[in-house]
Amino acid sequence: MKNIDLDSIIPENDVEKEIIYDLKNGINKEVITRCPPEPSGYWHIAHVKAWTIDFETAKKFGGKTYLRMDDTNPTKEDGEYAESYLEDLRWLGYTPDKLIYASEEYFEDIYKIAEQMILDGKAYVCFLSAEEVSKTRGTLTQPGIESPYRNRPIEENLRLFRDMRAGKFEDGKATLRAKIDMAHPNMNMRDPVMYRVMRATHYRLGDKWCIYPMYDFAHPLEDALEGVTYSLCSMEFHEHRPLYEWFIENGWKKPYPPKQREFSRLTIENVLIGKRYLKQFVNDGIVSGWDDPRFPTLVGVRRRGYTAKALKDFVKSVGWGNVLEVTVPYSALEYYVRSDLNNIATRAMVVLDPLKVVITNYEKDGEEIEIENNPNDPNAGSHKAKFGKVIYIEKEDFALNPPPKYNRLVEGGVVRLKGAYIIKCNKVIYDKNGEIDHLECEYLPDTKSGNDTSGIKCKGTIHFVSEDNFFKITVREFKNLIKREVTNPAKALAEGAKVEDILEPDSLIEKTAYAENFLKSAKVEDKFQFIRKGYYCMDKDSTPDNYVFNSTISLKDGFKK
RNA sequence: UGGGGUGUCGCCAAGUGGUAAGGCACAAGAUUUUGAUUCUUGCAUUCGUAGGUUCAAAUCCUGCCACCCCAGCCA
Repeated sequence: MKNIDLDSIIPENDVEKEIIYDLKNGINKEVITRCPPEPSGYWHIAHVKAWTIDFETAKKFGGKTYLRMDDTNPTKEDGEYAESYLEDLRWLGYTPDKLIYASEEYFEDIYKIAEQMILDGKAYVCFLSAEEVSKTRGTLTQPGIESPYRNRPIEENLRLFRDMRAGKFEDGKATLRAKIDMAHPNMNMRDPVMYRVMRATHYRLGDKWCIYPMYDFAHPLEDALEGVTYSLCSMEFHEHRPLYEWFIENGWKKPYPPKQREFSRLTIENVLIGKRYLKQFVNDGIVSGWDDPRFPTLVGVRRRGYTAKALKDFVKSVGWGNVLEVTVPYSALEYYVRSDLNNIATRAMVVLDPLKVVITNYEKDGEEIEIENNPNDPNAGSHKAKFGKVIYIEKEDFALNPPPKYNRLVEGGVVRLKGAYIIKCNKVIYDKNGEIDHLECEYLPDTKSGNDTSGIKCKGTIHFVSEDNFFKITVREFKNLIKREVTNPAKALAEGAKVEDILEPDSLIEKTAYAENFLKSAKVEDKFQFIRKGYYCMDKDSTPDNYVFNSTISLKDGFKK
């Protein structure tokens, strides 16, 4: 443990207060946390809260964080998922001090502890079926009934447990149960199952074991075995804490036992999380894969252009919490995404919906102009763009019948072209169908950006690309996958809503846009602000002939019509 | 109706006997060659509720109300 001045630490929640107390009073010597994903799906944004709490809490106290794959159920787990966690973690910028596969590292030790507990008369082999166990557990208001196998002699239990391991029982025929109290008001304490017989091929161990420990038994002992001092988990495990402590007390029996402490689970309005549903969306082809940019998975939001910093700042802003689940509006997350991108995204001019403009009084071949890469970052430099006789502006930046306080271009009016000149619109040219074909404008020569001597004031500045300085790109605009009004999609589905009832119909719109040539230097995952429009991120689908950009998030729009 | 938890602004959230921080959202204004950013201002006479103790209560006591979690050989 690094030297940390405990008095200089400002605790931000009750657990940090407790840690300071523990450290000062020798109840614990250091802070070791563990991050225990079960490799049974892809991580999503709400999981970042757990990562962040595990790693940041340890960091704050100069401690360590171990990554432990909690792979005790071979029927649900897969190496693909384990790999993806590792990559997500790297991306987030957290480096575990140890990487452990619980299955490989601890199964043998845990098995031995189980045998010792049998010897101590704390566990017994039970032949009740799952259904019978359920029936005899009692109810919330009534005590359970003790298993007929509960008081079998110790030696026989040991022999039977060894038989379980040796594969002498069929799946589901025998369990090892903790001998606690069938009348306990906490249901978790009514002789919980410690081991079950389960013949399934483990993704790391193959068929080495045919019995697997339950989470409630394995987790506390894994924590203890590797020296974890604070085992931080979400609030639904609060009820399991007495059991966690019971297994530590009866299975571990050594100093500095780990402490389980809980935080609130995070959910975000309008976002569908829940492995089951996400899996279904992938399998049904509703999204292109786990990394679809509309998906709340980490690989998805990463591809969308969200940053690790934004995610971490967001979850930190929500706090530790003390209820089961805290729900925050999506805008709370968006704030941090915009905030980070505003600082790091390179500005570029891209016209998403082009309208041709001819500068009738411009006779030169064109000229260079300069665009700041990031006005909020003096070190970001600038890049060159061009102004010329034919340019394209955004259709919505010209209005025949402008709403009040419209600052952009109107017939007979002026606007500033970002980084170039002020232009005046003289004439609207229509095509055969009566649609606007293009605009005829004049530029005001003494208004060039940086050298404006005209004294002309114009309220609006719009972006543009010139004809000899643009290339076509593909832009993917996203809407939220789930309809706006469905704030709790998982609940809606659980209550019987159909997927199509909650799905936003046009959540992906692909279009062609005109981008300044500067964007040709972009690389996959590079983040840009398309000036006045929003933040975009280059997608991995890009090819040299077709650059693809994902819309990360729009800029805030303060214009009120 | 057993046990465990929680109730402070629309949403998060500090506060633990001395007179309600902060963030998001929202609103108004200023600056701006991005209607962005930035800045400034506003936004709970009141802390689920009813009583009580006290000079003083969101904080202590009592009753009540509401919501959430637990009966997997899931984690």
